[in-house]
Parts: sequence; C-alpha cells; structure tokens
Amino acid sequence: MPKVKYDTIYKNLKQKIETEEYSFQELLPSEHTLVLEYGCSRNTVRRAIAELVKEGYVQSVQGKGVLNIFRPVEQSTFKMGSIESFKESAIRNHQEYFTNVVHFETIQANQKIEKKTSFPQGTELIYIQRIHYFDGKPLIVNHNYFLKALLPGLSKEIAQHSIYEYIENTLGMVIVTSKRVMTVEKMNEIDMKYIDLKDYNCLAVVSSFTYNQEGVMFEYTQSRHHPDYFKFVDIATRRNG
Amino acid sequence: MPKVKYDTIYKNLKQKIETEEYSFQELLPSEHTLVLEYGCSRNTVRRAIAELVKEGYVQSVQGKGVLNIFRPVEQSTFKMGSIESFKESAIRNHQEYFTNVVHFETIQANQKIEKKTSFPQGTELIYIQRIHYFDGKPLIVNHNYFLKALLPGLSKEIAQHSIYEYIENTLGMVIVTSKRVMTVEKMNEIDMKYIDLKDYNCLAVVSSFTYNQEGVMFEYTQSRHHPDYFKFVDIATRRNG
DNA sequence: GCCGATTTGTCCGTATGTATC
DNA sequence: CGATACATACGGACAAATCGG
Repeated sequence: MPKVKYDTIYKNLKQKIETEEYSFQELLPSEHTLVLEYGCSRNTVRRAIAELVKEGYVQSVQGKGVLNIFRPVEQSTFKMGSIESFKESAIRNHQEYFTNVVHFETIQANQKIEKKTSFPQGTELIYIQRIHYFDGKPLIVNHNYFLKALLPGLSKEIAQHSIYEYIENTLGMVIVTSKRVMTVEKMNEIDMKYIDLKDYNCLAVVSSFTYNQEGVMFEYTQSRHHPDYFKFVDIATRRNG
Repeated sequence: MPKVKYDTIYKNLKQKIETEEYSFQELLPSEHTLVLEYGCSRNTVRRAIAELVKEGYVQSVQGKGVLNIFRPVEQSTFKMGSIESFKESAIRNHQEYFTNVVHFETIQANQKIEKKTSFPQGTELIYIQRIHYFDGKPLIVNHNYFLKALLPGLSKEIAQHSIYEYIENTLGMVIVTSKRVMTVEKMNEIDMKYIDLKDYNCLAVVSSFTYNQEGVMFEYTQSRHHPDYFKFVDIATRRNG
C-alpha cells in the first residue's frame, strides 16, 4: 500500500465511478481538469486513468475524452488482472470460508511432475492438497506444489490458515507475476471424493505458475472448481498495433 | 499498426526474447543502455517494457533490472489481453478453419435476452448461430447478438467469412474494449446437435461484451467450446497497493 | 554495517501530433 | 478553421532498492 500520487488518484476516480458519481457512458473530467483538481502533472493523471482502462472501468477516446463504461453488475468469484488468494477472494465476496488440509508431504519432482509443473526433476517440493469450503459447501480442490528451498517453515497449520499471508508477511517474499491457464477437465477420483458435482462430470481447472521478485517460479498450483461456482472475468483491449 | 517509437522498441525486444537472444532469467539491458541503443528518452523505453510486463514476458525489479521470465512453452488457443477473432486465432495457431452459419435472423430483445446480453428490451438485434471448425472438427458453437442499428449491412455471407473484418474494414468501426466471462456449463440440445463431446457433458463457455470507440456496447457473444480444445491464458500481476 | 554506483520507480514541465466537434 | 482533448515523446529531478567494495 504505497502512498503514491497516481494510486490515490486512481482509487479516488475508481470510487467515484463505483458509486456512480460519474454515471455510465458519461465523460470523466478532462485530464487538464484533473490536473488542476489534484494539483499534479498530466502524466500522473494519465497513469491513474491507464489503470482504470486496464480494469475495464473506462475507455479513453482521442479528441473526445474518457468514457465511463463501468457496469455495477460485475461481481465475480475471481477478480482479474490481479493475484488474489482464496481467503482474500472470499472476503471480498462476503462469503464464509474454510480450508481443510487433506494431504501434506515433501516430495521430489519426477518426470511426470516436471511436465506438469515445470519444476526440474529432483527438485524438493512441498505438495499439499486442500479443500476449500464456501458457505459450508466444498467447492474447490487445490493441489499446491511449493519450492521447499524457498518456504522452509511451511507447515500443515499454516496451510490451514493462509499460505499467502505466511509468504508475504512472515517470509517477506513478494509475489509479482502469475501465469494462469484455464481449462475444463473431467473429474478424477479425488474430485469425486471431496466435491459433490451432482450431474456434472467435469470441473473448471485453473493452473497457475507464480513468480517472486527474483523472477524465480516458486509455486505451481492447480485449482479444480465446481462448475456452478466458477466464474473468471477478463478485460481485453485491442492493441493499437 | 502505428509507426510509433515505443511500439517498435516493444516489438524489437519481444522478438529478441522470443528468439532467446535474451535467455530465460537473464537481465535485459538497462533502461539507460536501451536509451542509447534506440536514441530515445527513458520514458519511451519504459513504455515498451511496460507492455512486455503486461504480457508476462518480463518482470522488472527495482534496483536490479528487467528479468526475462518468458518460457517458449506458452502456445495457447487464445492469446490473452487482446481481442482476437476466431479467424485471427486460427491463423496464429496454423490451423485450418471453417465457419458454418446455421442460423441468421433479426430479433427484438425480450426480457430473457436483456438479462443475458444486457441489451434493453425492444432493441433490434441480429442473432447468428455459427459453428466453427478447426482442422475439420466442429469445436465451437457461437451465438452472436449484434446491435442492428450499428451493423446495417450485415449478411449471412459476411457472417460466413469474418464479421470482424467487415466491422473494422468496411464499417470503419473500432473495437476497443471487451469484457469476457468464463464459465463451465452443461451441454444443451444445440451443442449436442453440432459438437461431438464424447463423454463430456459440459463445455467451456466464454461470454463477451464488446464496446466500440464511442463506448457503445454493440455485441454480445457466447462461445461454447469443446473442453479438449479450450485453453485460456492469463497473466496476473500483483498491484503495488 | 556503511557508502557509492547502478538501476528501476515516481513525478514534473513542456512540446508536438492527431482526433473530435 | 479553431478550440478542446487525448497520444506520444523528450529531458530532468529525486526517491528507493540492489549490490559490491
């Protein structure tokens, strides 16, 4: 939570859009106006607006202005364009959550695991299976593989609570980039054991590769979601080129 | 395809990363070096790098430099962070493609359609059903709803070819933002009629809301994909705040 | 542990180009 | 055409993080 100018302007504008102080399809104040209002340079205003564009809140049109295209409808299980832990996501959606660690062991990556996680064979990993409950219902099966060398004190107790809090607050490691791949897969025996899929025979699967500030990939996670409770939102903008 | 400085630098760096002229986990030349190399200002270099960060190619670390975290593995059916038509995507993946228009009519939005597409009731829409074939196999069922007022000459023949080409080249309309929602849904009768799902009973569904340069949403599309041929890639970066 | 060099992050002011109305 | 608004680009200043001596 840095106290930087463009970020406060960004948050301020975002709030005004969310509370509909600026209404849908209305132009925001011009960059020049915002410069005067916030007492900053035009670059700083533009930086704040760029963030809003990335999140699909506004769309800037050369010669006209910055259009508000935010629709309050968009509540989603996972927020896009940002890395968010299970716990953070549950809190944001005002849901009761609970995590159950059903498996916790140290393993060495074999060929099969290398293919899936891209950790080289022989690497020491901590493999955890966790079931996530929302409002009492088991909805997500999580398979985590952590680089053991970077998470020395990781325990079953921490896994029950929040691994990301441990990584960031206790270890002081910063999570920077995460590459995620979304697919649909048939259910397996583990899914069946823990999740009531009713008459579905597949799940939404998110595989993610997470990098720390050193550029080292320290985590591979596969999250398998009950289809009824899965939603993935994305904003795409056409590249100028 | 603008001939802008930061874009040429971006493309140049991107190519060097893809061809592994800069290898994995290596630092790129410093911003200062690139300034000298390209004869431009530091801002321009930084802009180019920002694009690469957004696409998960590199990760910049304060005090150290810009890390290459690109893995050539990542070939995906759909490129993220950009709007791409079915045809563009097929070409990029070197696949044979073919589109079959199985339904084409003008309708008026009713309550049910409003709920799904967020087009107001009574709006005149063109509703199209298309089946997309890759390498001879029917893999995607597409339901398009276009604002008729903005696509006057849209015909079945155009739909067979490429609607996006018509929109951009003929109408000169610019597609700017698209909000997409990914879910998993049970198959319906139309899916069953056209796609061989084998023993799957559900599909990957992408619903998208597309806006033009005026900020008007002119298209709602639901794409229903065969699970075996669906992959959605996303890069998430932790917001500094 | 401190200091200085290097490198990225933030911010400013200005100039020019381009699209809209 | 002129006024307004966003887009690109430049150059400079200082802050913050990293790393080596």
